[in-house]
Amino acid sequence: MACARTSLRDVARRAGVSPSTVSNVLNGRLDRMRADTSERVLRAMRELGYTPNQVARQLRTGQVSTIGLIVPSVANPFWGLVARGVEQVALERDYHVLLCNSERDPAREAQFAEILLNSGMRGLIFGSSSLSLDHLAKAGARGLRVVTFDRSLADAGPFVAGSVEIDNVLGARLAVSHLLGLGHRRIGLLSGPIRTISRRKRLAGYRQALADAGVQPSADLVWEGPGLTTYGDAEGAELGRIGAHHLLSVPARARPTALLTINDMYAIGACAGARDLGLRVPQDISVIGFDDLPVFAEVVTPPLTTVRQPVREMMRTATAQLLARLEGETDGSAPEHAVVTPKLVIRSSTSRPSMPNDDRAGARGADQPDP
Amino acid sequence: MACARTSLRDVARRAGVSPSTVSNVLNGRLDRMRADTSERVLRAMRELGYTPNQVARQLRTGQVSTIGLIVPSVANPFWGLVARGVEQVALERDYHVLLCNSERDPAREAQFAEILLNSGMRGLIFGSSSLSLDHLAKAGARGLRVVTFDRSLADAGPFVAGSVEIDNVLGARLAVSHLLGLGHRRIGLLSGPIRTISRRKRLAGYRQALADAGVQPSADLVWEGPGLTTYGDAEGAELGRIGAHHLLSVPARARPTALLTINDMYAIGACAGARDLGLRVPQDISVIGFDDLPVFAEVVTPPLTTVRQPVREMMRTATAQLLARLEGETDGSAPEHAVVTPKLVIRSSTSRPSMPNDDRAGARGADQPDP
DNA sequence: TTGAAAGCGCTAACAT
DNA sequence: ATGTTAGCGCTTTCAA
Repeated sequence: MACARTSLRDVARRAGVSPSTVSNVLNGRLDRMRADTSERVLRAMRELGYTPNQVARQLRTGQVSTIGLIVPSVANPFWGLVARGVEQVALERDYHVLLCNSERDPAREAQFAEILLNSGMRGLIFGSSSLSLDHLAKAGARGLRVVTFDRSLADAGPFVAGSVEIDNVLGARLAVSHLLGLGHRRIGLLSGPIRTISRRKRLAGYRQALADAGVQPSADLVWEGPGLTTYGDAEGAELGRIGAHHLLSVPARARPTALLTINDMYAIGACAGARDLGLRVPQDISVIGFDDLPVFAEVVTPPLTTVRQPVREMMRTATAQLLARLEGETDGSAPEHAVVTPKLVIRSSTSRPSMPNDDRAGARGADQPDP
Repeated sequence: MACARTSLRDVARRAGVSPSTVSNVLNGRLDRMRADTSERVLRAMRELGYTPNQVARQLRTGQVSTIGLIVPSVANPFWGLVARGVEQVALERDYHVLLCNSERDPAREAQFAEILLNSGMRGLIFGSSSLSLDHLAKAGARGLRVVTFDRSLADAGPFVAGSVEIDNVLGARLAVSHLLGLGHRRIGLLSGPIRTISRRKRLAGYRQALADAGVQPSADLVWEGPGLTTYGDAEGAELGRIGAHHLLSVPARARPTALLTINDMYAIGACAGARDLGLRVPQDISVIGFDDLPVFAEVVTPPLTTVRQPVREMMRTATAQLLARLEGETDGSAPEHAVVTPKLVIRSSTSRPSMPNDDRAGARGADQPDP
């Protein structure tokens, strides 16, 4: 139970030098002393099992080597992956990551930002793509630097140090084009609350692709789930299931033959929902996800056709941007904005519709009988 | 870009009082002053937008209200859930959580422990159930308190403040008994490296259940996957798939009719592996998981029969134990050891074997033709 | 090449 | 009821 930490002074005493010399050793300024001096100090440190007190160092220097990461929901493996990506880069550069799970609550996000600041941290990676960044502005004014995710720099405050975004519009277009190419015409969109920038963009991409193909959009084919309860995004799959029930429990003639879901969790849920109704994926209904959750998307039944987000690379970039700013490497320069291009990964949850459902698609074959 | 933090002295000056008075206000010792004094101080704080510097406070008090959480792999949603459980309780009590992703590397775990200590933290929740705790002993000797997971108190050092464990032996027995009850006799076990206490216990439970039923164990039916590569536990599903290939690519007579997997990720992978071989779950092969990952286990095809771990409750308990110890509420008392009872959740990935495969099971019906 | 001294922002005896 | 003072462990001028 002993807690008597050995301090820098103890080391100094033992090595017969002054505290400042020990400090110099600690900070690698070995050129300022004779070799045998630093050796003596090093030995004293070893003998005493000395490790510097970071808190004291932080107080003195005002620098903390921890960054914050706010994610909307740790329960969604996507954000677990994000956390890992961030942590990896951070660790390489001797930073640590304080994980903040906001459950998409702006009040909590603002509070986290204050806490980070008060704990000496200077940087934050903000995983939510909440419509506005206003709730972080106060912390921003106090010096917090933030790198955003899935958000353009257009509305960025001066505190935004960078941004990483996937082209969500393109991603959705890719997905819908694929479905159109297979012959689908009644294509649904299944989502939770469309209250984030990324979701809005995916919706926009969905609409654009439809419009470009001259397909009449129908509000009945878009299902926007309700806000979250206590379980956050893990409910994605549950909402997907519920949404599928809504969208698919209609007469076959009006039923969509394909569904684009807002992410893979929803896609998995949607597949379950379709099965609940006796519909087979992809024979009776095609489902396409978004994210390409490693392993899951591949291993689920059927393996998911989905739009890949290269999470690792994205978070690598985001973290690098933040650390660069914190260490002044990019001082004064405009914030970077990295846009990555999504890629469609075709697996087995999509196929041609069993019955062409559009006047213009009469020529296509019907592989499967209508159930 | 301004960063001139207002300090306690500024507030004191503005309120026309001494720093100690401000400190007293900050720490709720309002009884030590007249009401109007505290009011003046409070107003000054508000006007200045003052927020206390936690780093300074930490240096002075030696108390940091952050705890560490070491998990083997953030990429497995199970650990995301754990993180959330811990964070929830921590937040309620004004603590924060520093997430440390060890990828099961003991060196990294030891390093994390040192870092926590050097950053003033005093407590750690240790999610790995690595065979030994030795690598944490040094940090323990320096005052770090740790609450362990899936580990009895038997080998616990004096630094262990508590422990939460699910009865893993029972969990595996429950699973195997269920399979035996359905008429299975060739029951396989599918796992990654059995190098953790929890996995060893599940293996033991599997063996016990078999032995109790008088079923001859066979080493050929236990598949222990290789160590991890870069992707950590997310590979669970991949390993599960590979393992299923190994265990099931044998003549039908020797093939297991049921598989217990070490966790749900493996189960999902095993289902995929079975399908790769043209085997249907559960008609041709029953699969049973462990964890009952919320949503996933339910939404996957087929919905997983699995052993439930009540993660939320377990982490709630673990966190409470740790905070109690850190705040001296339980000083001197023996560490608590909470053992929770697993529960079998029967869904659709298990059924009676299509062909009884044991002399003693001749009476059972064969629902399905042999493929 | 090394040391002395001041101080980061806060807290807690100990005065008054 | 309030103020004075002396640090927590470190870094950093500045001086020797």
